[in-house]
Amino acid sequence: MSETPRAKTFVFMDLEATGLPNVDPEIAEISLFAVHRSSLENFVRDDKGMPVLPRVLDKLTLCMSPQRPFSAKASEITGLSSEGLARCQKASFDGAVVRTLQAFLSRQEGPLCLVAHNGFDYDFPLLCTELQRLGAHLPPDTICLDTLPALRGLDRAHSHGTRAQGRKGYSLGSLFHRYFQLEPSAAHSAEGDVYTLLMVFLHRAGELLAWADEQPHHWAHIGPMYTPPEPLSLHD
DNA sequence: TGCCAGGCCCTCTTTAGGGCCTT
Repeated sequence: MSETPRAKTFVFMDLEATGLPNVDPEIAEISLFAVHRSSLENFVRDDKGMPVLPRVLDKLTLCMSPQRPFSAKASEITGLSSEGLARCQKASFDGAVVRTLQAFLSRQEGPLCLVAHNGFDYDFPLLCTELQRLGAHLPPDTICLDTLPALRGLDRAHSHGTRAQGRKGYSLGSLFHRYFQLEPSAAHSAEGDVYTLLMVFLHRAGELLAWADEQPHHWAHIGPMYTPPEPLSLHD
């Protein structure tokens, strides 16, 4: 019997931020789709084979103004900019964001499993950094699933003994195209990418649920991407 | 001037190199 209870709600997430880890990025947009395990176990497909989005789905998407500038590339691909966010009077990733996030998560049956693509190397450490800066925490029994190594691992196990034909792409867009022969819509909006992630997950739902159950990664073991700079002193 | 992620995976590998993946 596993010591870790199976997650009851899967929270699919994506972050848009000011850049890649080499610039110590800050979050500019976060999107979460919370889906109960029962919906993932019992989803249906339409007549074209596309998974039908679960009818019962909680969504949260928030934009916020980072305190440091966007890299040119990040601004280009996300369509977000410091000026645009400031014009809309968006506050930074602050206590209000944390309380909203915690309230959203508290509505879901736990334990929770956060799901992100390349989450171990990007989304989870970056979210951890922002939460740590504010002294905030997620529920202690939260686990997390990174669909990038999970899908690579599943495919490797599937093709064991046979030579895989060529090197497959495992970007979120590549997976969506491979599974559905379609281009993902609204790439690099946080909500668009979470939708793409959820569709990719549903296509392999049985295997990915088993993966999450059999090798849970605890949120408590996620470390920050970097140490945030000290808050500005009142004395300059 | 030079600094400017990092863990994983594949292969023309293992005494290594290079590309992927996230913005």
